[in-house]
Amino acid sequence: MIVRLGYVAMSMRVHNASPSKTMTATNFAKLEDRAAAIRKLERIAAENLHNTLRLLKHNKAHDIELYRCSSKLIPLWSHEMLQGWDPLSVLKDDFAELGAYAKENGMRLSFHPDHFTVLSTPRAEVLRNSQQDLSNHTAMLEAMGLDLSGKNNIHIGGTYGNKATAMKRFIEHFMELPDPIRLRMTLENDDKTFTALETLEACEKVGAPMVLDIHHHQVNHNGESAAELWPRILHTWNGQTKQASAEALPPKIHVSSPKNDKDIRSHADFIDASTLYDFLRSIASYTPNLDVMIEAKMKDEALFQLMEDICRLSGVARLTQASFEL
DNA sequence: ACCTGTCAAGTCTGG
DNA sequence: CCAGACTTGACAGGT
Repeated sequence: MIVRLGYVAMSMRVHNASPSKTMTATNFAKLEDRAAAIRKLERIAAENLHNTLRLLKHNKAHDIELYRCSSKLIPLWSHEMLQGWDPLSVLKDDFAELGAYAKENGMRLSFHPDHFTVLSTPRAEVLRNSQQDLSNHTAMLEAMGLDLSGKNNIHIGGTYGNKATAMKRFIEHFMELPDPIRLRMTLENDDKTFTALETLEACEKVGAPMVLDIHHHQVNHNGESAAELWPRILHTWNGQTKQASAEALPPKIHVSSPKNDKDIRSHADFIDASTLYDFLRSIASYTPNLDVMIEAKMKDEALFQLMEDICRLSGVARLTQASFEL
């Protein structure tokens, strides 16, 4: 099995390279000249994109081919105050440059719209905002020129006291999404509400690949092991591959480690390599490729540390600075 | 230069 | 029914 490691949004090594600079809504509202305020938002967005490109170059230098873009690239986009604003018309060259660089270097990019995007919601307005947010994220992937392997990952959402009806709503809302949005979706198990098994069942119903988060699974399951679910999870990626693109899309998992014994849901600075290694070994024989997204506070620093730890612990064949074979 | 409270957005819990 | 917690990086305003 070939394993590639990646990280989320920002680097601990590349300084002053935030891809998530922003402006608060109150601050935007305070500015008298609306046109100038919008130009300022566009400048911030362009800076975020420029920093994302710097990060991709850093990634290339370290053989990192997996990266999740910040969901805050364009500040206040879809805020009601900014109705009618079309930031992509101004930023399309910047997005195209990013996408071209990623493609040239075999990089896999994704987004993870944050927890305000909830398709299981019973509230019409929340649903509308969620659809808008997914539409915006899809537009950014398209502006980068990425094929359908460029994904938006979300959770199932809240349960509202009744998991069954919440799931039913989720599935209805999901299937109503326009194809260009729906075909870019992946679904991830949650640490509090929908378990890996429940998320997997949703994925099978709607035909979306499942991103397994092994930390979330650890703190939210009903006795089933991640390893026993894996064959079915793997299958959700095979189905999608047939549907979406001729090129095989490796399955992706998320890893993080509990901060401490008292606070097991929070993310630690680094990754516990042996827990991950045990899981990888259990699925390696029938999983040719795997992408592992590291969700640790120390970001890329945790990636480098994990690579060291895994090599020392197991003697896997190190392929590059951010990939190995076992 | 550094510290603290606040921030567009949602949902859950506890009072 | 409402306030506060949850969680995150970064702004904004203070010292």
